[in-house]
Amino acid sequence: MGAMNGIGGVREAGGTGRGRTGAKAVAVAGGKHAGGRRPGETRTREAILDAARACFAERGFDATSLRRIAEAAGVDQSLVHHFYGTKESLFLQALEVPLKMPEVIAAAAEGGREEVGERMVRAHLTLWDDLSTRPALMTMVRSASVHRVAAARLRETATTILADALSKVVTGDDAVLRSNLVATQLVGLAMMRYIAVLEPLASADTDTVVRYYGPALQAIVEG
Amino acid sequence: MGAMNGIGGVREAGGTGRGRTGAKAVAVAGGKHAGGRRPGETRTREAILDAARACFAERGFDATSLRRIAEAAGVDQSLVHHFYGTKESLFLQALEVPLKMPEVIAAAAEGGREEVGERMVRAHLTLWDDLSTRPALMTMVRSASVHRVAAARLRETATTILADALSKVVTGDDAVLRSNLVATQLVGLAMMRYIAVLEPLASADTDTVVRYYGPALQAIVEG
DNA sequence: TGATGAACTAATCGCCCGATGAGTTATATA
DNA sequence: TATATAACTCATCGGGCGATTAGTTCATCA
Repeated sequence: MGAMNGIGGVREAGGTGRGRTGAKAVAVAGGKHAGGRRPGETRTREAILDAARACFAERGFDATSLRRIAEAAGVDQSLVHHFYGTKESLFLQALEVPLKMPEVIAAAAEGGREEVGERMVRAHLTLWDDLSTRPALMTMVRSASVHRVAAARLRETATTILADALSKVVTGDDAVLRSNLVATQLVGLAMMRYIAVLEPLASADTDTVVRYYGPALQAIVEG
Repeated sequence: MGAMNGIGGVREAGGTGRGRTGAKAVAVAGGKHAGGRRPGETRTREAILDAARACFAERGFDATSLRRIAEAAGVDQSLVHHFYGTKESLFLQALEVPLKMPEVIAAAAEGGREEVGERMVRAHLTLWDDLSTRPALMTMVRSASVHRVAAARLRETATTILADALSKVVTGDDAVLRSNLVATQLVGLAMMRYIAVLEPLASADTDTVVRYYGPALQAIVEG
C-alpha cells in the first residue's frame, strides 16, 4: 500500500539532494510548494483565515469555494480542512467580529442624547472603512440573506451591541423597537453604500453622509 | 394561482393506460407523470415561474437548484429549461417587479411634502405584505448581496422608481443623495423586518412601524 | 539523534449541479 | 385524417463542490 513513489518522481526530476536549502529544487517561483512542511516560521493558519474573510466578504458564503480560499492563501485545499474542519466552521470563524466593534459603538453612544445620531453614523462608517473590521462586517451582511448563521449574527449584533449601547439614550415607549429601527438604518446604509454601491451615496464622503443621515437616526432616538 | 399542479390526483389515479410496456410504468402514487404532454389546459409555465419566485425568495439564487424548483412545480427539471432556458434567465424573469410597485410608490409620494415619510413607509410595507409582490421583492433583496443582476435591479429600483417618485418632494442641496438615503432606509427596513427577522420589529404592526419610522424618512426629505 | 507530531500536498470519492438530447404524448392546424 | 408543433419525461454528461485519506517534509524535544 505504500510505495506509490512512482508518482513522486515527478517532483524531483534531478533526484539528488533536496536539502534544506532546497529552494532551488523545490517549487517554481511563486508556485506551490511540492509537499511537506515548509521551512521557517508559519503564519499559514492566519493567512487562510484572512483569505477566507476576504472571499466570503466579496462573494458570500455559497459562491465561495474552499478551493478558491486555498488558492488565495497560496495553499492546498485540504490544508483548509486540516486547520478549520468544515466550510461551515471556517465561516463561523470568519464571522467573528473584532472586539473593536462593541467598543467603538459604545463610545459613540456615550455622551448623552444630543447629536447621538451623528455620532452613531460616524462610528458605523468608521468601522466599515477600517480594513481590519470591514471583511467580517461585509461577510455578515452579505451572507445574512442566505445563511442562517450569518443572519443570526446580524440579529445578535443589532441587539447585543447596538441595543445595549443605546439603552441609556433610547428610552420611553417601545424602546427596544426603536433600537431595532436604529439598527435598521445602519444596516440599510451598509447595504446600499458598500454592497449595492448605490451612487452618489457610495462615493459621498463621510461628513456629508453623517450630516444628512445623522438627524434621521436622531429622530428615532428621540421618538 | 390556486390549483396549479393538478398532476396528482387526476392523472395518475386515472391511470391512463399508457400503452407500451406499461407494467410498473404507472408510477408510484403521487409520483410523476411518465412522459408526454398532459391532457387538458396547461398552466405549467406559470406554475414554474411561481415556484421559482418562491424558492429564490426563500433561499436566494445560489442555494436554489433547478431541481428544487421543478419539484416545487411538480414537474421534471428539464421542463424548466424548456420554458426558461438557463437558470440565469429564469432568475431574471422571477425578478421582474410587478407593475403595481411604481404606481404604489408614486402614489405615496404625491400629496406634498407633509407627512410624506409616513406615506412612503406605509406604501413600502403594503408592497412587502402583499403576496403578489413580496416574492419578487424578497428575491431582489435577498440575492442582491450575491448576484450582480439582483444588485443592479436593486439600484435601479432605488433610483428609477424611488428617486423619480420623490423628485418633486426632495429638493434642494444633494437631492439625489438624499433620495438615496430614503431608499437606504426602506431597504434597511425590508432587510431587518423580513429577512433577518429582527424582533420585535418583525412582529410589530404596520401602524407602529409607520409611526416611528416615518419621521425618520421625513427628516431626510426635509434635509 | 531518533521519535513524535504538526504542517503540507496529491489523489480521489461521491454528490449535486446545470445543461443537453432523445423519446413520448397531447393539441393545433389544414 | 395527416402533419406539425408544443408539452412533458428520462437518461446522461461533464464539472465543481466539500470532504477524506495517504504520504512527505519539517520542527521539537527527550
